[in-house]
Amino acid sequence: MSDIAERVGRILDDPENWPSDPKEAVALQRRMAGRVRAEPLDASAVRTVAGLDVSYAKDDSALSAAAVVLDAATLEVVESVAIASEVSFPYISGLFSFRELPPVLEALGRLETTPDVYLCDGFGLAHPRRFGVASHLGVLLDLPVVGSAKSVLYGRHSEPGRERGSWTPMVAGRSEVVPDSAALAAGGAEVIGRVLRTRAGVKPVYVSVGHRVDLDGAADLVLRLSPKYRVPEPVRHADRLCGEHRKEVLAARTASEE
DNA sequence: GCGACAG
DNA sequence: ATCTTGTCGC
Repeated sequence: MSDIAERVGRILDDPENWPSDPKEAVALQRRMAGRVRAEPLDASAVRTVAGLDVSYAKDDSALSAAAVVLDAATLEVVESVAIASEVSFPYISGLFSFRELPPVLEALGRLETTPDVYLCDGFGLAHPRRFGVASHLGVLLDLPVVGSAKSVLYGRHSEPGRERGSWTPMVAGRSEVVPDSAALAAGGAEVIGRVLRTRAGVKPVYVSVGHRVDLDGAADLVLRLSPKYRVPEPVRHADRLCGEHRKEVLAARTASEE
């Protein structure tokens, strides 16, 4: 059993980690948010990156989760796992991680290798209580995690330039007012993430610190991992894999029922 | 009260 | 997120 499998097992088995009531979940977020650390990540030490995602059934409670490990230099798939499970928490915006992390951790536990960095399809600090799924996973594992989301949950920002690599900051607060560059320079605003254009002329992605990386490092990594498509490669692979896996599980179940 | 709301 | 066919553009 790999090192990460043991840690994942302890996390999943501790009922303190998995409240069933949204009220308790919010309280847990408030307690754990203080443990998030934004710090430089040694990019030269990053050999492998894991992309994580979950695919849900429309009516059913069935779901599949995937973890795909890529070589950070070549972007080739090193290892991938997919597991089937069931929904254990409702989808509530802001409490997304309580729904998504149990199956994600199950998948991580089946990995032979221990990735150096993890990429979540969602936010880290760019969250109303600064504790999105990427921060939640990072604190539970105490490993580097980056958040890369496809739409905004919280915060305000202006639009980045249309060329690949251009970006604007995401600032805490409700999303009507565009952040003021003078206020940013004066350090008066809390920067919680970055709107990053990974493909020219295509809707940007929203990057934030999960845990044990800083925002520059997180954005550099996401851009490196998105040489061709909008969504970073590890997450693209995980998205495709868990979608296929869920359909295979459904097909197998349907076949055995007749 | 109103609007917003990751996947 | 999921359910879905064709269609516009490089």
